[in-house]
Amino acid sequence: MDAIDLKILALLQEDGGLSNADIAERVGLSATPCWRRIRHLEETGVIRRRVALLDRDRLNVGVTVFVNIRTNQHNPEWLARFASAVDDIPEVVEFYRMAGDVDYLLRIVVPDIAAYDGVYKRLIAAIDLYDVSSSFAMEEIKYTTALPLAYVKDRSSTR
Amino acid sequence: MDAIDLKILALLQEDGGLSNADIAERVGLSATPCWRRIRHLEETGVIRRRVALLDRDRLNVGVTVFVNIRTNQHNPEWLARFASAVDDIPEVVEFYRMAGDVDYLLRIVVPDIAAYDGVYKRLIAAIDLYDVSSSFAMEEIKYTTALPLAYVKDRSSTR
DNA sequence: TATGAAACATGTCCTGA
DNA sequence: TCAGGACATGTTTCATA
Repeated sequence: MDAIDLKILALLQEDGGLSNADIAERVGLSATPCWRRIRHLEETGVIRRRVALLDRDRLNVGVTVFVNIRTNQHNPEWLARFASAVDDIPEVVEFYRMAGDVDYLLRIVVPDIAAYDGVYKRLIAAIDLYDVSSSFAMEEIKYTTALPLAYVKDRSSTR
Repeated sequence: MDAIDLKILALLQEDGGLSNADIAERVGLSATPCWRRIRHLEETGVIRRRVALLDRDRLNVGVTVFVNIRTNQHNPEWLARFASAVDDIPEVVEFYRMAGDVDYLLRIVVPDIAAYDGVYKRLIAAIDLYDVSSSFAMEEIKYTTALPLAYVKDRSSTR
């Protein structure tokens, strides 16, 4: 992964709609080698996938809720059931196992508080939770899917 | 926005690399009307953008940290400066103003705890914060950019 | 819905370090 | 041997009727 690959990644994580020709021009390559690099980045999994990002408000899910969960069940079977229940709830868009006093953190998107209550009930119906506390976001000030590229290790040799 | 639009959105937010021809076939349209619908969804902002999602581990930012921030400054100028400082820190990928006892919530991605300390220092150097508490994620169990489509209001008439 | 021009993707082959 | 470049072919995009 050299400087040109990084440039390609920077472009594509900002605008996945760029054509190969566009990218080639911007990174100073002709179409073929650029296309080969992109394909290589996809095949080796550096580029995980390409997606369209939709507008939360237009889809009527403008409200974000963070849910802190504590549990007294700390066995793998319970977690597997929990993970699978959460996976089936499309309103849950992020789900982390945490260090510290909170065990799990969920990010949920819904139209309003009433709808959040519906998700909450689905959640506690599916799985036994010890303590659940919800915080509402008033404003989304920044949201990006673009990762920082400053920490990438150079792998020019292992290509 | 009718059922076919929803189907198009569902496909594109899962796989933004699908060609128009692919989508047309899957939603049961011929190429031209399908293409017009996609363009309309882009022009009206329902599709905000297309991006490539990269692999956190491959880019050496496998560690996620949530940062809860409390402040004693509640004026718009301070928030504007805070927002702009955060915008300049690429490690901060999400940033919300919260209701409740925490004022702001950040999600940060870094390679390790040492790197997080660097980001933390940049943050407090840029802006005056009252109370900062960090929680580390041990495991990302679910992360999706796909929004739930179940709450979309039908706008067939207003097309 | 159909047609068609232009742009694009993507394979093969060739060149030079 | 490896990365870039030229070219050829099938596909896709997108305007028009």
